[in-house]
Amino acid sequence: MSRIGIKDIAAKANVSTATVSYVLNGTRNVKQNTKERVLRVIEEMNYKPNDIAKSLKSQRTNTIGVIAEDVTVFNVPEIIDGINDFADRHDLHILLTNLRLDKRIGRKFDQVDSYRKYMANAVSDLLGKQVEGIIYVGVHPRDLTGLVDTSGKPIVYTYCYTQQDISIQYDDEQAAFEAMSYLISKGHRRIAIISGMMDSVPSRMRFNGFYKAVTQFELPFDPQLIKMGDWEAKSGYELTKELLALPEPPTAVLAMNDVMAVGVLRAASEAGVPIPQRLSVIGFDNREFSDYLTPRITTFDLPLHEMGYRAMDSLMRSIRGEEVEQKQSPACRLVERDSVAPPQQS
Amino acid sequence: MSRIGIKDIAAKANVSTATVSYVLNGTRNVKQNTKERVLRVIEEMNYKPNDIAKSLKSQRTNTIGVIAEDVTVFNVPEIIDGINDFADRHDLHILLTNLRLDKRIGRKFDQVDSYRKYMANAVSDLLGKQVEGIIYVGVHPRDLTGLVDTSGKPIVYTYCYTQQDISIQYDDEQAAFEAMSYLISKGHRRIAIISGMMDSVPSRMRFNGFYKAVTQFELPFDPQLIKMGDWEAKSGYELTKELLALPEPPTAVLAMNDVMAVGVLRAASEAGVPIPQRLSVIGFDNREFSDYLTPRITTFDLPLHEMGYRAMDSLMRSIRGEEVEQKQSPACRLVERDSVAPPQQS
DNA sequence: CTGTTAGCGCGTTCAT
DNA sequence: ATGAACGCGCTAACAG
Repeated sequence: MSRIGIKDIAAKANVSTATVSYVLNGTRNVKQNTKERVLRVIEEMNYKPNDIAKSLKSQRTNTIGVIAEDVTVFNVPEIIDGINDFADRHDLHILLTNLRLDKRIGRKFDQVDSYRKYMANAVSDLLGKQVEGIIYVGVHPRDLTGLVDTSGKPIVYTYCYTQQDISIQYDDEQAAFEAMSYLISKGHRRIAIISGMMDSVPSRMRFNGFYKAVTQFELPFDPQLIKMGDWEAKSGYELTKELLALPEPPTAVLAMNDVMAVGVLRAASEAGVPIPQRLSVIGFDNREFSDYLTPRITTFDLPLHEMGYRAMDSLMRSIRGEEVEQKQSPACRLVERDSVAPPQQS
Repeated sequence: MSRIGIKDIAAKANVSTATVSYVLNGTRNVKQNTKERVLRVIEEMNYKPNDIAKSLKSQRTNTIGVIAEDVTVFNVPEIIDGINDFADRHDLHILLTNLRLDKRIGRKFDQVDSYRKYMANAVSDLLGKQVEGIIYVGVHPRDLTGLVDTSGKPIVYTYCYTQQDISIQYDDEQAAFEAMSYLISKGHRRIAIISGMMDSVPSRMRFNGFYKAVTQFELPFDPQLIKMGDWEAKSGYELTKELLALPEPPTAVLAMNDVMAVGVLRAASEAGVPIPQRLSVIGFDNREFSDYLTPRITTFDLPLHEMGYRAMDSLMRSIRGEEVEQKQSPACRLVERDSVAPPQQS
C-alpha cells in the first residue's frame, strides 16, 4: 500500500504539486475550475496529506507532550480529559507518556533517583518528537523543582509544581477552611482532623486551613483532636477509634481524603456510633465510592477537569510568548451528602 | 530552542553530516578518534535528532495511535497502562485520542450517528500523523463492525470487537460460570442473578454462563430469581427488595457489576438481612470501592492490564505481517472477600 | 576501511 | 499556475 502523495494528485489533475498544496490549504487563490478538479481527484484517490512532511517544513507539529506520573491513579484521567477537551477545540494532538510511577516505585516519592531517569527519558523522547510544549501531570502534589529539564521548551505542571514554572494546583488551604466553616455552620465546635502524612505539602496546607478556621472562629484548640494518618483507610479506622475513646470525643471529623473517611465509618460503626447523628464526617476528593458508602459521605470535589484544561490554555499562551500567571489555584467544591448533621444536644 | 541540527554538529566537528549520522546510529564503522570527537560535540551542544525528519525518510514513526472512547471510565486507564507497559519495552510512542463519549453522549451507545463523526475524525488525524497502527479502547463491550475505516492500517479492538478485526475481550461467559461454581461450592442452590440490560452483549454472555451452571449443576430453574437491571446501583437496590419479598428468597445473588452490588447491600441492610449470613453477594469488575464497602464484596477482577498489553502485542505482530489470533479472551479472576458464606441451615 | 557528496522523502512557498 | 529550493536526517554511490 504505497501511500499516494501530493504528486500523484498533481499528475492526475494535470497541475503542479504547488497548486494542489494551495487548494488544500487555501493559501492562495486557485481558479474555481482547477480547484474543483483537484478536489475531485483528492476525493477519488482518498488522499490524506502526510503531517510528518508538513511538520518538517512548517516547523509546527500541533502536538503537545503529556507526561503522566501514572494514569491509573484516580486524579489523572479527569485531568487528561480536561487536556483533551482543550486539545479538541484547538486541533491539537496529545503524545502521552505514562511514567507508571505507582506501579514501578509505589508511593516512595522521596526516592527521586529511582524515577529521575524515567522523567529524563520521557522528556527527551518528547523533544525528539518535536512537541510544542509539555504538560506534567503528577499523582501527588509536591515540589518537583530541578527534576525536569526541557531545554527551553515550555512546560506546565499540574497536580504538582516547581519553583520556576507555571503550575496549576487546587487550593488545599481554602478547601480545608471551607470544610471547617461548613461544620461550624452546622453547630460543631469540637472538630477532629485526620491528616495525611505531614511530610506532604497538601497535608500541611490543609492543616493550615484547619488551623485558620480554629483561630478565626475561636474554637477551643485541643491537640488530642489532631491525628496524623497516612492516607490509607486503616489509619482512618485506627485514629477514629482513638478519637472515640477520648473522655470528650469530637462531634465531627475532617478526614483529608475519602479513603481515610472509609476507615472513620468503619470504626464508628463498630463502636456503635451512628453517623451523622453522633459523629459527622467530611472527606476529600469526591471519589466515586464516597457516594456508595452508607451513609453517603460529604466531601470536596476536585477541579480536575479544569486543571487539565487550564494547563493546556496556559501552555499554549506560553508557547505564543504571552505572559502567564505562574501559580493558579482553582477552587474545590463542597459536595453535600449524608455524613454531616448538627451535633446532638447533650 | 533546539535549533541545532546535524550540520551544526558536522561543522563543529569538522566532518560531514553523513559521518555524524553514522556515529549516531552505528550504521557504519567510524574511526574511534573521530567518533569520540563527534560524540563530544553532540554532548556539548546538547543535540537531539529530529524524529520528524528521521521519520520522513525512514517511513517509520514508532508511534501507535490509541483511540479511547473515554479515559474517565473505570476500565480504560488500566488498559492504557498495559498499552504503555508494552510500548515502554519496545520503544514505541502513543498518540492518544480521547473521544470523550461518556461526556458527550452518555450511555446512548445505540445512537451511533452521534459519535460516528468523532471516530472518523480521530482515525483520519491519526493516519495523517502516520501512526503505524491503531488500538481502539471501548468503554462497553459491543460490536463495532463497520464503524471505523482505517484504510488498511492495522487496528486492534479491546473492550469491544468487530466481525473482521483482531479483538481482545475477557471471557464473560466463563467468569459468570465460575461465579456460579463458586457459590455452588459454598452450598448455595437457590441463586438469583441481577443482570445488566439484555440488549448488551456481555449481559447475554454472562447470562449464558449462569444458565450453563444451572443446567450443569442441576439447580432448580426459577424464573423469579432472574432479574434484569440496568447496571446502576438503584436497580440493584430495587430488584433485591423484590427478591427478598419472595416467598422463598434466594440465598445468594450474583450481580453483574459491583455498582449494582452496592444496591444489593443497601436493600439487604434496610430489610435487616445480614450479608453474608443470610444472603451471599458476588459482584463483578473488582472496582476499587468493592473493598471499601461493608462487608467487602467478593467480585471478579478484569484482566485490563493484560488486555492492553496483548492488544499492543497483537497489533505489532499484525504490523509485521504475522498471523494473529482474531479473538482473544483472557480470563477474569475471582477475588474472594467477605460477602459470600455458606447458606444458613434452616 | 573511513569519510564525503548528493539525492531522497513529502509537502510548502518564493520567485518567475 | 509553476519549477525548484527548502526543512532535516538517512544512505547509496563514490573517493581516497
